[in-house]
Amino acid sequence: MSSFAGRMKEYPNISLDCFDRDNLHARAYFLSHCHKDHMRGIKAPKLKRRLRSSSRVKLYCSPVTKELLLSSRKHLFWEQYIVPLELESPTQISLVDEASGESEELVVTLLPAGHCPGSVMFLFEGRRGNVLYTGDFRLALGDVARMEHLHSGGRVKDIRSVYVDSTFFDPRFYQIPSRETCVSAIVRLVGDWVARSALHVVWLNCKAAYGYEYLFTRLGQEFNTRVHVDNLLMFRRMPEILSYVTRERRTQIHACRHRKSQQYIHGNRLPCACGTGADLRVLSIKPSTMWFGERTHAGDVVIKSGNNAFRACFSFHSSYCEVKDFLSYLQPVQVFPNVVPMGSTLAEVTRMLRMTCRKRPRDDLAYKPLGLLKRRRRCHLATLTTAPPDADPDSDDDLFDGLAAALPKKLPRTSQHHPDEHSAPQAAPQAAPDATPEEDSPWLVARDRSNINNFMDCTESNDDDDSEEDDQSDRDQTKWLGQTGSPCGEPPKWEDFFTVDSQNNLNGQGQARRPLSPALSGPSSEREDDVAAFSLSLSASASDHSWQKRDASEADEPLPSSQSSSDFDVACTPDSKRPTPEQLARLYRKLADGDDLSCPD
DNA sequence: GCGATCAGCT
DNA sequence: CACAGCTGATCGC
Repeated sequence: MSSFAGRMKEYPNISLDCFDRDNLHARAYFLSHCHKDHMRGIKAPKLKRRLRSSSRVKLYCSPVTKELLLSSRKHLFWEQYIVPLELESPTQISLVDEASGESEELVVTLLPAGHCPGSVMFLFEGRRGNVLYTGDFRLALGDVARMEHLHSGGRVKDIRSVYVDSTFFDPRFYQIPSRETCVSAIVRLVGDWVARSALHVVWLNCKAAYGYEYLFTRLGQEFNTRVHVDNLLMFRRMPEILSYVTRERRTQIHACRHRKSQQYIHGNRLPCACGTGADLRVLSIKPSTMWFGERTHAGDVVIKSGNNAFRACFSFHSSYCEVKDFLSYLQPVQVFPNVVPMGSTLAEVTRMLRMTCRKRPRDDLAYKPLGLLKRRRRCHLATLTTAPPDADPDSDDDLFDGLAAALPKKLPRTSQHHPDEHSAPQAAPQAAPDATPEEDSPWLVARDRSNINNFMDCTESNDDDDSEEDDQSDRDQTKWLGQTGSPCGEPPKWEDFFTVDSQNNLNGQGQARRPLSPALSGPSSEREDDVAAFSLSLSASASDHSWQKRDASEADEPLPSSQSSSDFDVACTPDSKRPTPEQLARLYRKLADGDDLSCPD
């Protein structure tokens, strides 16, 4: 259950997945998906009053989430305030303070989250850096490397903060079988049962939430039937789902519910009571999350829990390993948990997450000091004109996106750091000084050795390696070598397909993109199916709001700094030059000494 | 009467 | 066991 309070420290003028208290004053709202724990306060009278008194505040979400939200009459008042955004289509929005007229520009991109229909992650790019809010997500290993909008100029974007779904970020949930593995097992179980006779029916004991539709559609396809559910209204604009569910009770597969479902099943009756003749044979399947700390159990995706009753593994959230993969790939400067896993504490999960963070300044951002030259030039101009309204003279965050956050403000002169080569940035002091060595983690104490081995497999990347690693490729190689033999799968090299990908035009219509590398898609194209199921296109597209999208006519407007490439290929200040290794070494020496960097040599 | 919150349950 | 959410009790406004 999400405990995210709604606001990110980088962009406090917007609120996500939370609509009460301080969030009432947000300049814009974002809803990642339609689960109740992400909709706190969304129909409160206070919020309604706030919306009525505003002419500008909007709610941004995916088209599917819009449909699901408006399928409830209680939420119909939102209709005039919702702006559906297509997936993978960067959109510039203005956050206007209606009292002062002050405005802040932000580019938001929706990325598929694989959690439930319509679920997305939000990537924000603005003056305060690139920030990713994941909402809830289930992404498989390697999925993050396929997300084009998390890359720029052939590299991962410089991500300042990730607000991450940490529901299962706990070594107890080290690995959860893939969605395809779980669904295939359920399909086999159902198939064996319904083939026995027409009176053999299956009851899927699903909780009341969106997220099982993927299972329903798959079963419908496999057995050429429809699944009996309680309500079709929410899917009325989603033919991809609607064609596999029904209100007709005469089907062999049911996902209907009743307050006394359990008693019904024991009496061989279905919750919809169509089996009152007691001649039905009901097989109960309860989707639930299981965990597999030991690989020898990894095949157990279905377990018998009683007479004609099974539990089947089914998770809406990424496993520990998948979250670790996700964060290790992005290497954010900071990461914050949206959820405190059961039995853990905020401090513990935060410390665990920090181990995945960037441990040193990114090499490809090493030339960022040139940003200083640009800034300095602007400051000179400012003495002649006026300072830009958004300039924050006290903040040097945007001078050294990665560095400033990673380094103490003033380093002691006793620093051991004496860079003398081009490799200087790599020797810069380590970030996250309070990150505890993993051996100290309380998680490890209570685990048996086999779990610890798995755990260490997945956490040792990027540590204890001071060798030259000049590019992204090397970084990834290191990470995956650390996972050799782990159930995390084979190491993908995202460059292999990203170059291909960069030649594909993004259609911007929220369609699932095909996997770009056969090596990554897996034998069953799991990813493709998942994304197709979760990013359903709707007839009501965002075309009504196409005015929001950047187009060619805007191309000559300056992009926020975070929108430009993370590479050094950003447009340079006129007359500026790439620094020589010697100049760079001097710069870093001054940085390490805590000297004023605003005076170029 | 309504909303917020919590315990209990599935 | 663990995913989300319903129901009912209680309290405050």
